[in-house]
Amino acid sequence: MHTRRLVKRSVIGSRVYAPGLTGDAAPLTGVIQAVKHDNRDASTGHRRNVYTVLMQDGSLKEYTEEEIAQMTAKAPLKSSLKSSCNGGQRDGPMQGQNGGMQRGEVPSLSPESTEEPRVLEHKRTGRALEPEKDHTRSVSLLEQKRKVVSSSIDVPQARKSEEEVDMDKVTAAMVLTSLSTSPLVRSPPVKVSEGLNGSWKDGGFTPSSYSSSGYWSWSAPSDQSNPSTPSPPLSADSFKPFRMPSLSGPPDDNIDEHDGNSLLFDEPIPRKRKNSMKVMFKCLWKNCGKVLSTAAGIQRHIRTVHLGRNCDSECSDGEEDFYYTEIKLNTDSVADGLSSLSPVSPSVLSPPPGLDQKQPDGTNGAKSENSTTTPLSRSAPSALYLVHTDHAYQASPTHSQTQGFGEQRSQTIAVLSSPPRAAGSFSRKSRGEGKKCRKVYGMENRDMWCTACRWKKACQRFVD
DNA sequence: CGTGCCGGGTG
DNA sequence: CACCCGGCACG
Repeated sequence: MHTRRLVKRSVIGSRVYAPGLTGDAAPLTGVIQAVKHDNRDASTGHRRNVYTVLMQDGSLKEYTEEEIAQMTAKAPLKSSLKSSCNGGQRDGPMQGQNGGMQRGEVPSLSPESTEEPRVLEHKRTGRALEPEKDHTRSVSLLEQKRKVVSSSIDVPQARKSEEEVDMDKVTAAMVLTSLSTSPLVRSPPVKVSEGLNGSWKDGGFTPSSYSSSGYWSWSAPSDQSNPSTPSPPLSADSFKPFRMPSLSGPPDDNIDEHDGNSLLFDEPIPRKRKNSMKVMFKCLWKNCGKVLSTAAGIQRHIRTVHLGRNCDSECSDGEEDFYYTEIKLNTDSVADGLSSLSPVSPSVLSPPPGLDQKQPDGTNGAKSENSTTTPLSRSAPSALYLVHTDHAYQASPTHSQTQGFGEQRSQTIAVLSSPPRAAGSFSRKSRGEGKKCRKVYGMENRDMWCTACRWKKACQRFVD
């Protein structure tokens, strides 16, 4: 109803073309002056309208809705129309515009008689829509290429019988709707009708459809499993977490802005490594669910795709913020966490090995002597002490940040590895000064020595 | 040179 | 591992 009226009204004043059926005769143009309802077919529920067209040459003609539709559609593609619609008619030498038109469309002057050929025509082709399809497509492709938006504005309305239009509209709308509910996508009714008969794709991608095309290119990749269904959120969500790690950047992001690449390659990965938690930004736009790794990216996405603002962040009023949310993906806390921990914790947590080591051996009797103080008083202690201090120093920050390993790990490792070296280079342990088994027991009582001493190892009994 | 011990070798 | 030793550094 509503649409119908809209269409009707908008049709008036529209320019139509009376196809030059005769050869290459230039089409005669006219302007729809009025529309009158013809309820003859009311019984069948078929309401037809008759359009009064003021022809270029000043004459007034009446056309049926279908014809108008034809005429409107044909406009830009005279030739293709001629061949597809009129079959062999193209023989006639083109003549005055009038003539051309008379020949081809004259019958249309009388709706009754006109109907016939056309119907026949349609039947012949199988479906009335058939020929239209071609026209429409070519229209959208050729015409739109030339005059992008303008063509899509007045061409569509009266192209075919209202019923067809409505039907197709509904169909197209449904398709579009099912594919995406993005406001912009469905907003231009023009496009919908324009895109009738399956050519919606073409139409949708051309003129003002920046949004729709944008939308598709965006969402499709984010939802590889079913690019044509409107369930990106789900799939996207379930997908990302698993793909991210290996991906370096969601494919969708590549398609995204150019800087997206760098952003994705630089930012997310390091971040991910630092924290097992990855922050992503999800578009909340209905049926979109696009997920990007950067706030800027998602904002831009929303701005351009959903809000239809084709400008940089400068002209942003912050509205994008309402359409996306920050989500945290706990990508690999377990695996990564463990793997990063294992190398660290042992070394960090067990600087005492040096201390412990002594305990067992000193079990003999010297244990009491060295238990606590000895380690530090020993010749090696200096090194040990340093090492220990080092750890304490390094350890605190390391432990406090239970999450941020990655780089820290290596750092820590480096730190940890240096002490031993230092200790080693430091000294070959400036020889223990205290008494040793050998000294104490003498060579003759070697059996009384601590095992270490016997083995020519660092004495464990009289540890300094 | 006597000692303390590391680095290595062997069973 | 347990044991032994060559060999070096230190005092």
